[in-house]
Amino acid sequence: MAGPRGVTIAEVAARAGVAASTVSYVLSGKRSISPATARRVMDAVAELGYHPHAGARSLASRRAGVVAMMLPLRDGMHLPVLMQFASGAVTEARRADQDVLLMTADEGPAGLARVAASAIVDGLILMDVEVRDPRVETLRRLGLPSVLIGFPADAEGLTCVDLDFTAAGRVCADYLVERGCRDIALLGASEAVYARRTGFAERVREGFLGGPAGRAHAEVWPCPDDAVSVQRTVKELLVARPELTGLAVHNEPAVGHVMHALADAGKRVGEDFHVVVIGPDEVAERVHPHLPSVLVPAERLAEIAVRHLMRKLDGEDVPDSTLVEPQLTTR
Amino acid sequence: MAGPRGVTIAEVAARAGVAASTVSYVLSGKRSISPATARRVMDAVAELGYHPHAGARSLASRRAGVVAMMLPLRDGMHLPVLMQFASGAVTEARRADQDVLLMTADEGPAGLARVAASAIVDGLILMDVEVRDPRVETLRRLGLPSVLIGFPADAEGLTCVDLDFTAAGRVCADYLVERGCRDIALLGASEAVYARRTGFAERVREGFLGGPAGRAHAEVWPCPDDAVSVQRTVKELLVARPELTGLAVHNEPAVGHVMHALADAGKRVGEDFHVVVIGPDEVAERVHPHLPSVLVPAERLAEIAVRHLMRKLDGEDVPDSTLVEPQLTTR
DNA sequence: TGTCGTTGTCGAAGCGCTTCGACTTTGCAG
DNA sequence: CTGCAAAGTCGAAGCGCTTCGACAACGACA
Repeated sequence: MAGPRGVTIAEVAARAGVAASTVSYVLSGKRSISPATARRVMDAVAELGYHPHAGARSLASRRAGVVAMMLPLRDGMHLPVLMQFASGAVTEARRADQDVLLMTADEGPAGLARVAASAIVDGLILMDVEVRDPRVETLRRLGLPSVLIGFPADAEGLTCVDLDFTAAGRVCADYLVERGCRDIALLGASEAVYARRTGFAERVREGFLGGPAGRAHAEVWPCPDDAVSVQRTVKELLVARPELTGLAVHNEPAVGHVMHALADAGKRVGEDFHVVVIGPDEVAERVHPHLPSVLVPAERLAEIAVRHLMRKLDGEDVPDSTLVEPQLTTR
Repeated sequence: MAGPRGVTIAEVAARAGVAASTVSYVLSGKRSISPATARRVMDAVAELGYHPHAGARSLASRRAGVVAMMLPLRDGMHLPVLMQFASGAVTEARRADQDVLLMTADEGPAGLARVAASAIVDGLILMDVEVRDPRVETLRRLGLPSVLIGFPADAEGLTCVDLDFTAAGRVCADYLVERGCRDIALLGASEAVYARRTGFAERVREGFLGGPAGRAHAEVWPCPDDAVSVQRTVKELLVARPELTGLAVHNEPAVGHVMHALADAGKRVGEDFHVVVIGPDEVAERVHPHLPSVLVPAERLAEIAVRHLMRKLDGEDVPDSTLVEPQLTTR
C-alpha cells in the first residue's frame, strides 16, 4: 500500500482539500479546527494509511517521540527482572505514543552524550544506577530530561525511582517476628553486589535490623552465592546462633542451596523454622516448600519511571524521589 | 557544552573554514577530500562535540540509522534468553553505528506498519517467529528489510535464522547412545509451547528419533511443566520402559522436578542413568549433579541476525536460511 | 599553448514536517 | 448597519542534513 516513498502530509492535505498545515493542526490539536474539516482530514489519513515521517517531525518540532532506556549488562544482574522492566517500559511508553530506544550501559557517559547531541531521543531512563555512577555527572550536564532507577550518592536535582529497600528489610523482619521467631538473620547479597551498590544493600540491612526493635535478636550475614559457600555459611550461622528460627534471604542464586543446607541441618521450613526471600517470584516458587517473598516490582517501577519521564517532557513537575512500598507475598 | 540547540553542521563548517557540504562529505566519505581539509574538519568536529541531528539526517538521506527489534512477551518465553538476545543485538548494532528500537510483539502487524510508514527504522528483527505468524504477511507487504529468528511455515523470500533444532535433538540422542544407553527418551516441551510453534518442537523430535538410527530405542514423551505432572510423567515413563537409561529433557522448568523424580525412583544420574538438557546453562547447573546441555545460543543468533540485516540494508545478498549448529556442553 | 580529465570544493535545492503570522469568515454587541 | 473579536484556515519560512551539478585549479597530454 504505502509506496516506497511513503504517504506525505501533502497528499493527505490534497485528498482532504485543505492545506498541509491544517492537517498538521488536526493531528496535533494545537489549533481549533472545525469538526467538518477534522473529519475529512481524519478520513484521508485513514484511507491513505498516513503516518508522519519521524525524522521530519523531529526536525521541525524538536521532539523525537522516542526515549532511551539504558540497561545494565553486567553479570550478576538478574536477567528476567531486567526483561520485565524493559517490556514494562515499552508498553507504558507506547501508551504515550512514544518509542523506546535500547542502549546498554557499556556505552557509558559517551553514549548519553551521543543520543543527546543527535537529538535522537527526548529523554532517558537509566536502570540500575549505582551509588557512584559516572553517568550521573554527564546526565546533569546534558540537561536531558531523565529518570533513574536507583539512587546515586548525590541525587540532587535528579528524578529517582526505586523499591523502598529499607521497608523491604523491615517487612521481612516483621514477618519472621510475627511467626514467633525471637532470633533471626538476614543472609545478604554476594560480595560483588554489595561492593557495587552499597546503598541498596545497606538499606535492606538497616530495615532488617531496625524492624524487630527489641522483639527479636537480628543479625546480618553476607554470603557468596555458590553452593559450597552457601552450605558453609548456613552451617556456621546455625552453629553461631543455635536458637535461630527465622531467616531472610536476599540473594537469589543462593535460595535453593539455603533450603538444602537447612534440610541437612534438620530444620523443617514452614514448621519450626521460617524463611522469607527478597527476590523474584520464580525463585521463591522453585523450592519446596514455596517461600513467602518480597519482589522487586520491575514492571511497576518501569511504569512509574516512564510516566514521570513523560511528565517531565511536558514540563510538569515530578517528585525527586519515589519509593515503592514492598509487598510481601505469602504462600 | 552542547547548547540547548546543539551543534550544527554549519558551525562545524564555519570553524573548519569550509562549506557544510564538505563537512558532510568528510563524515560520510562519499566524495574524496584532501587530507588537509579532512583533518581540519575532524578537529572541528571533535572540538565542538558535533553529532549530526538524527532527524535531519534521516529526512535528507532516507536512512534512520535505527533498526527495530520486536520481542515476544508471552508467558512461557524464557526471559533470560530474551534478554541475552536483546543485549547481543544492541551490541552488534552499535558496532555498525546503528541504534535499536525496542518493540513488543503485542503491537502486532499494525506496529510493523507504523514503524515502516513513519520511516523511524530502516529494518526489522522479529524474534520468536511462530509457524503461523500474522506478522509475516505484513512484513512481506511492507518490503522493509528484515530478519526473522525462527522459521514461519512459508519462509519464501524471507531471511530466517535459528538454532538447528533437528541437530540439537540428534546431538542429545547421540550423547546418550555414546554413554551406552540402549533405551532413551525425550521429555518434551509443555503443551503450550508445542501448540504454538510446532516447527521448533517437531524438529527436535525428528532429530532425537533419527539420531540413534538403530543403535537404541527412542521415544518422545510430551510433558507439562508443573511439579506434579512431571513426577507423574516420569513415573509412567519408567514403568512403561523399565530398561530406560537415558533421558533428554527439552523443558526448562521441568528439569529440577525430573531430577527429583529420578532420585525418588532410585536412579543415580551420571552413573547408571544419563540425562541431557536442551536449555540454558543455568538450568543445567542449578541441579545436582550438573547436567550436560545444549543451549539456545541467544547472543550468537542475535549477532548473526543483526549482521544479516546490516548487509541487507547495504543491498547485499544474504542466505535465506541460516541454521546455527548446536553445541553440547558436558559438565 | 590549448584541451581535457581529475580532484577537491562549493552553493543550492530539497527531504516532510511544524509553526508563525496573516487573512477570511462569522457572530454578536453597540 | 457598523465595528471588532473569535474561530478557522492558509502560505511561507524554516528545522539540519545530504546530494547533485557546477566550477576552480591543476597536471598531463598532444
